[in-house]
Amino acid sequence: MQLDKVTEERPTEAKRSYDDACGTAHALELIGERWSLLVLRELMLGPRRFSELRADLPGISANVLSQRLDELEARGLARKLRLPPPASVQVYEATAWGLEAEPIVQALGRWAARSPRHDPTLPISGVSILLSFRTMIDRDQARDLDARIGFRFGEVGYVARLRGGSIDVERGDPHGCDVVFTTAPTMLAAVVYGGAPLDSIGVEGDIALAKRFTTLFPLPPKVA
Amino acid sequence: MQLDKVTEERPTEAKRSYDDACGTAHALELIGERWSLLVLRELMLGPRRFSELRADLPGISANVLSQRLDELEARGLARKLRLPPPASVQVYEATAWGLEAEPIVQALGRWAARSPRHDPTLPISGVSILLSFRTMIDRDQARDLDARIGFRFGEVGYVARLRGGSIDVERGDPHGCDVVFTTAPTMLAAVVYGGAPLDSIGVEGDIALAKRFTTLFPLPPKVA
DNA sequence: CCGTATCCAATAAGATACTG
DNA sequence: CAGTATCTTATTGGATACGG
Repeated sequence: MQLDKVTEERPTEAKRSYDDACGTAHALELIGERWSLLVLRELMLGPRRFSELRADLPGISANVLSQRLDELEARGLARKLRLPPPASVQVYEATAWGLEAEPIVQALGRWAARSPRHDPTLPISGVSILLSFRTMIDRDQARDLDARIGFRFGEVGYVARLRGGSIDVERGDPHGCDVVFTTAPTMLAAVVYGGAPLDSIGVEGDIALAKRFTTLFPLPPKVA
Repeated sequence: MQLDKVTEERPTEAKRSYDDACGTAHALELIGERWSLLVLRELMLGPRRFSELRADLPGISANVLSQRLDELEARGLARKLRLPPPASVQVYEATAWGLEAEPIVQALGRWAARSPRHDPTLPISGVSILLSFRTMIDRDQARDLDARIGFRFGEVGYVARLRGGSIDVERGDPHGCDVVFTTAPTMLAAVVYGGAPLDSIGVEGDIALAKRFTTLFPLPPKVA
């Protein structure tokens, strides 16, 4: 009698709900699935292609990434778009509301930085480390700096504008910045957060500024 | 040849890792499983018993709650303790670091409040609504208030101290507060966030203050 | 090459019954 | 009450095959 395995199509998105009016619970229904928030994080500094996302989210499988992107789109946090010719490639872009999730990413990152079992030697994506700079910057120490810091992570470049104690980042050609770091993101993390020597990565431009920049991101004390 | 289904015991907690140095990813390894953060949320205003947690997390099953509590404990976010006699009951309490996750809960809640598909009529726990007050208070409108607001949610009481535009909450007997609300949390939410009339819930004390209190928590505009 | 779709094995979550 | 034990269902991940 257990025949007719009815395939039980959920009409729309009934899903597993927390059945809780609490905003936190609702947020978890929007971005609480495994990988969701990390996919959204990767969109925080501009549109990305499927293969870039896959490369920067080590361990995600193609079908899960595909599903997460569909969900983000259905929930209004991202959209799929095709760049105009001659590029004509498909990219995924965060919506304005999706970008507003950055404080969530920051709160999580700031909190977890105190974890005794955090392993900072694992690989890190370019977007992650740049967002971590926005999170961890010591505003008092940075307040009097006004500079443009460039990053070349393989093919992609970013320009960070440091001013008034905070940092804005966008994708772009770092040519002409006051300092340009050329490195894999994980090496840059080793320098900024792990105390590795500055000359283990590529630096052009104002070396004194580069040195100062790498000291602007103090880690909080560990819990245990 | 695929015999020997070795039962592959993971020695300790190898688990599914994101393999990512990003603090956000690590945070998700600590509190990213389903229910984890909501369990921690329920501990934010003081120790709770297993059955209270189960009652305030509608839909969680005993085995999952049990597992989540064990994980929170193993990760240093909560601890299990036995109250001294004559109570002698077992309760779960957040650690100091666990309590530091409140900004995460707030960032999620504030962000999700803009969601077009948020349903504020669902049930809500006492802890949730009190935390939402801490999140959503309009500091400018509240700055000149100094008052003690009491809440009776069934058996349990809370006292909120409103001062300097922010709110502190602790468990305790609301007797003697300037206002005391006696209601189910979900009804209180209907009044504060849903515009239901104040007289749909129990109010004792300074009624004008009560009215003013219920207007201190404006919701942000919806996204769509 | 850029994704999608499908299949399968491994885990996690949910429901329910049961024990000290 | 405070969980365990057991069973069922759902989700995830990995491999691979397919369509544009």
